Amino acid sequence: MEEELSVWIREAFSAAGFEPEKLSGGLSVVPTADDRFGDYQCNAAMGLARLQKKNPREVAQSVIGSAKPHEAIEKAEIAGAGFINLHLRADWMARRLEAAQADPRLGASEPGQGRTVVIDYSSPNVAKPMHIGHIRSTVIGSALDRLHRFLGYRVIADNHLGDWGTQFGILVLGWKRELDEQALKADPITELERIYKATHAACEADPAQRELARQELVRLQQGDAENLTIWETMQHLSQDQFNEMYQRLDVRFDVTLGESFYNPRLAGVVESLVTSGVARESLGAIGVFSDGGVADKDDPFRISRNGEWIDNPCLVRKSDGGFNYATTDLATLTYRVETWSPETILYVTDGRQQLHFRQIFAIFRRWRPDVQVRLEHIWFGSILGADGKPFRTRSGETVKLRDLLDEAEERAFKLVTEKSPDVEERVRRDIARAVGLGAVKYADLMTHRQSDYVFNWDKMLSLEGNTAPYLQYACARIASVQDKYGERFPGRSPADQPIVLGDPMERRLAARLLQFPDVVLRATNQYKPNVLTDYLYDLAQVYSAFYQNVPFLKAEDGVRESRVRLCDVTAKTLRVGLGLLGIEAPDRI
RNA sequence: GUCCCGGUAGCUCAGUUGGACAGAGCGCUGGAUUCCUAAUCCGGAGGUCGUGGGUUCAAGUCCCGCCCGGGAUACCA
Repeated sequence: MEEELSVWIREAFSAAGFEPEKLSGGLSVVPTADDRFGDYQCNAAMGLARLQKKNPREVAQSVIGSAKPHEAIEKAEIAGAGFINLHLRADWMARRLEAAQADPRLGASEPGQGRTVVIDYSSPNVAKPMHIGHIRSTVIGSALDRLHRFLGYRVIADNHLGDWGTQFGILVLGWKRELDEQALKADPITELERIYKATHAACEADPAQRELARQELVRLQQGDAENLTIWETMQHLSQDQFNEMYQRLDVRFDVTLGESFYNPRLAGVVESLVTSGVARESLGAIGVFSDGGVADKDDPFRISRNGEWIDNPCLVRKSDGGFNYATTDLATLTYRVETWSPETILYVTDGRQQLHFRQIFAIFRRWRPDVQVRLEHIWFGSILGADGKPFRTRSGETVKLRDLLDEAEERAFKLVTEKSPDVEERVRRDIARAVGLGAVKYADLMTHRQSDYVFNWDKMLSLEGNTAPYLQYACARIASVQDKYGERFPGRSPADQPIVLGDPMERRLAARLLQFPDVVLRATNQYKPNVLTDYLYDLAQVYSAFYQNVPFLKAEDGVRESRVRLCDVTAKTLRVGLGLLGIEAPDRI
């Protein structure tokens, strides 16, 4: 819609003798800030008038005068300092909505066709419980995954597990020494966590213990059969846990290539970096230093200490010969480029890794200048408790993901039971699952990605305000309308009647509905799920006002069908939109 | 010290290439329910957009200084 109108008005500018391409940032049409300004507006006449030293309103006037008629536009008018306001024709909007109703994609195009994007998200650690720290990466990554897929992209969702590294020396040592088979059977991850903590503490206290752990690690890395078997067992036990969490969250990956997968490639990466002159030896380690290409303050390999700019290298091999995460990330990046030839790779991690990824991306550019790939660090803020500090349990522990999801469902179940005590328990459980998990996901997606946000059960589960339950409630009400229509008018189908936008409430709802494809595009291109949540919330509010103030089942023939169709398009839009965020909308709530 | 984020209504937060009197929710306050789920809707009050300059026809948005908070800052990831 926006693009269609933008193309149209660009032609009008050209026809009027202006050069819209001269405008920095291009020329486009955006939805109006206020309904009384029409449906879409173009602000370019003012910018262009300034460039060409002309009167903005006159520019706007001549653009309107030169514009070809457009089937969607009822009128274009000049307002204020030189805004061009576009009013859409109600009957055109109605036809568009009818088409959207019949289209599972609601009129959205597929600009991602033929394009590949790799998305790296979730990435939990083996042998540890998934915790609240994993939720943002998982939920945001999954939403970006769904958005891209919806727009036709070929998506490679890659779960880059933390399945290798020094912690496995400790784990193997602990496994051999104090594994409780019974406990492992009952709750494997808790037992793995226990032996890790106990052994880690022993190593901290005693250098001899530390040496034992180191030896176990070396044996593992050398392919010792026993240690490898233990390691593999831990992988499987962990994967069971991950699968359980992902199933509950309805998250899927195309590949799960953990750090261990890249282990055989690390030495080659370092060697290549050194021979190509990108990396060099320093203090026994090997690292990448600044190439002086940019100013110190913009250089990820430079840092100021006490007023003096010094090197801040990215190490790719430690002085003890071991590799670190930068090495793994470079090997991973290379593998992804070679395997899938993606146009873009997205890394969905927390904001603390910004410097790390700036370095990794800079190294890759220097190392592989021939490779064309867009690299984006999609970082996010922290989840805080009411005290403004990282969210923890009352006893100060990290909140485990399983406990969090359990509590979400339990709280939702209480709410559902309170509101609908007559519904049978099995159904209430199903509703509670959708509402509880939806609330948690939505709370995570609704805030701007990069903001920290305060975790608040009551707020996210509230039926008031910008929450998943509010949107789910709107869907459930529509489902109820549709049921009632079927009961009272058996044998009739609303789709046999045209949509008519007579009432201002109807028109307002229709205008919002038609924005859906543009919103999905914007949310995807900006990697900002909250663009979509804001839209869905606004849509639900507009619908609720419509629902409250306009009768449909009691309306006269024809009008009734048209309104039920509007309800239907709204429900589809909300459901598809929520679906893109990984949130279910039950028929009753 | 330096870099990155943030500072918008009492609280929690949106604010799309700079655009029309700065928006929403909660809270506060006044209304609406013989009717499609009131888990809702309609109205009202409430803001020097941290601060001081600058650029512009137009600045919450761009530039510079300063204040406050969080994060990052070679052998963890």
